[in-house]
Amino acid sequence: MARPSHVRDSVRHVLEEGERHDWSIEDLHAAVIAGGRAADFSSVFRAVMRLEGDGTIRRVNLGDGRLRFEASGLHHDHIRCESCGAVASLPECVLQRAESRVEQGTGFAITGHRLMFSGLCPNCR
Amino acid sequence: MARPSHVRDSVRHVLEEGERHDWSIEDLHAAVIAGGRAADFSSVFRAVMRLEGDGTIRRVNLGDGRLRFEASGLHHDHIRCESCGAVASLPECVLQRAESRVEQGTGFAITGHRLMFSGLCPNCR
DNA sequence: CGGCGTAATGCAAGTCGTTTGCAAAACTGG
DNA sequence: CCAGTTTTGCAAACGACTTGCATTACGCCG
Repeated sequence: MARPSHVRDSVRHVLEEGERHDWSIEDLHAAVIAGGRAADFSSVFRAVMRLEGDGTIRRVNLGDGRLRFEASGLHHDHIRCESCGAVASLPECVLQRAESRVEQGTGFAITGHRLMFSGLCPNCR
Repeated sequence: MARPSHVRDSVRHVLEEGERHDWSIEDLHAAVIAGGRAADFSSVFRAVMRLEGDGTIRRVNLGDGRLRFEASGLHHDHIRCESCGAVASLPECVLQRAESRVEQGTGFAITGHRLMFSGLCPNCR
């Protein structure tokens, strides 16, 4: 019997607003609290785990050893500015072609990928 | 006045042998010890940090939150079997074309990337 | 409306891998 | 052989993530 969970709702809400693709659990926790609702870090953690299980949100790998998430939806990869940390997203198509080539070359059946470019954003370069 | 460092040498040696692309520090520590030489975990840790700074070895992002390394040399990305954990490497060319397209599309100056495919290896599929 | 059973939460403590501080040991060049 | 580094080991600190447990809050059923 699913019961209302304001923590989970808040987290989902935060994730689904805006354009960020690099929410850490701590960020989410802060955002929820900034939104006026009390919540313990562990509750946010559990909410995130659950939403990830649901498929509502997705884990993003920034390569810093830290769990980061974004709302699900269209899949795309990211590029992050080494200087200011800005994260932008890329259209998926970058790897479309590559996957089949990799499958043929390696014999693996590909189920997914994580791609992260690093560079300098227009402002920082 | 660089002085001999058997720990660093052992670590480098382990990394440069064989084909592994996913050495965790713990793995390296174990390998060094298995090779018959005593070494503390922290010494291995420092050796790894230093070799990475040197550019002798490179950090590999497997997406499990864990530091992993491989010997430098030709750059290539990896594909990992979700079932047995086997890691194979890919020829760099997969992204060659993509980078310039991304640069044009985003305005970023690309300096690097981390790409990790996941899938099922020929044995497990 | 008054229990019941289960889900959600907060708090505190635990884990795990990574880092550091510090003093002892090992070299190297002079 | 001495002074001045480097390297090591050991133990403790850390940061981020996880869990255990008791409490609270609902939703449902009678």
